[in-house]
Amino acid sequence: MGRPPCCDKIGVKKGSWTPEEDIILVSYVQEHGPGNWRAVPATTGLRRCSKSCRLRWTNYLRPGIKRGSFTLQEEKMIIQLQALLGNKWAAIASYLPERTDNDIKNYWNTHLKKKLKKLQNGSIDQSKANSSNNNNLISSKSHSISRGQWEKRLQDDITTAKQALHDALSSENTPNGAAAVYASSTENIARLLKNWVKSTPDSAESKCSSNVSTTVDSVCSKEEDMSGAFESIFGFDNTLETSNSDEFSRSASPMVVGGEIKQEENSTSSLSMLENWLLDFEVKDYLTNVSFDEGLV
DNA sequence: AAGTTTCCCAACCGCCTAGTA
DNA sequence: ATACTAGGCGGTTGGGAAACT
Repeated sequence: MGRPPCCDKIGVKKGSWTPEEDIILVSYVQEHGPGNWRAVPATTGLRRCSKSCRLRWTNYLRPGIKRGSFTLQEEKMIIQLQALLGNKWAAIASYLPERTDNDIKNYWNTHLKKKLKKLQNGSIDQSKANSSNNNNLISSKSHSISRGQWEKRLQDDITTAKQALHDALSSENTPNGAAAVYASSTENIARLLKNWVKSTPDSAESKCSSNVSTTVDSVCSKEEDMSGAFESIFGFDNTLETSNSDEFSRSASPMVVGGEIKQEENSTSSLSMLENWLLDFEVKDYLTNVSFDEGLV
């Protein structure tokens, strides 16, 4: 006999999450901590598959998630990490703790792929033009080194990165030391609720279901200062440097690589090394040389 | 203004691995 | 050892928003 089934397929709701479902999920996690997703639908009455709950939490509601456009630095890191690791979005995301693997994957598929292709085509065109104009004069920086030299350099870079990764992941900092910041997810909910309220003039109050706790009901009735309300209700605090909840501390943007979970804070120095390597690396230089067969269509 | 196309991203699907009974 | 599920991951898709004609 194995484990009991995760959830009934019958009656499971699909599609977009409503703000009230989000509130239920957040309040559950606040109380029980993330994990044991199987218990979420049963405990909360949410008509969602446990998998869906986990996904909603990790990709949207989890504290510390940064939304909005990616910075140039983030772009560079993604490009380099993708070149190094391939489409290992979870691994890549572990180096951008404020971004989810889903976000990175989406950004790669919708922006970076095209961008890189353009860059690559641009450099090919450029080098074609240059070679035709200047005979054998090699004007492109990437062509100033021979293929052998480039391969050597790439190998060195990979070795450097592997070392940095190893250093980062084998950091001996105390596993139970300073807890990672458990930033607030209230701003996510608040933002969501604001939009929700905007789009539904017939008051958010009416949408608050009865299976949400009374504290949540009170939130629903107050449109102003949602963020503050959530903070006070759920006890999240952006400025928290430590957390009393071990569950929460453990779940706060963990570095998950190869099945191991490391606190990001513990790896700061080593990560900086990797980041520096990633950011110092000339993206264009790399792109003009690297094969796009892998990871790019 | 209306219709069509393209873009974007949240969520789902299916596979794999680890864990449990 | 076996059967089975939860959790995790990467690929894909549906639908709303934005841009274009």
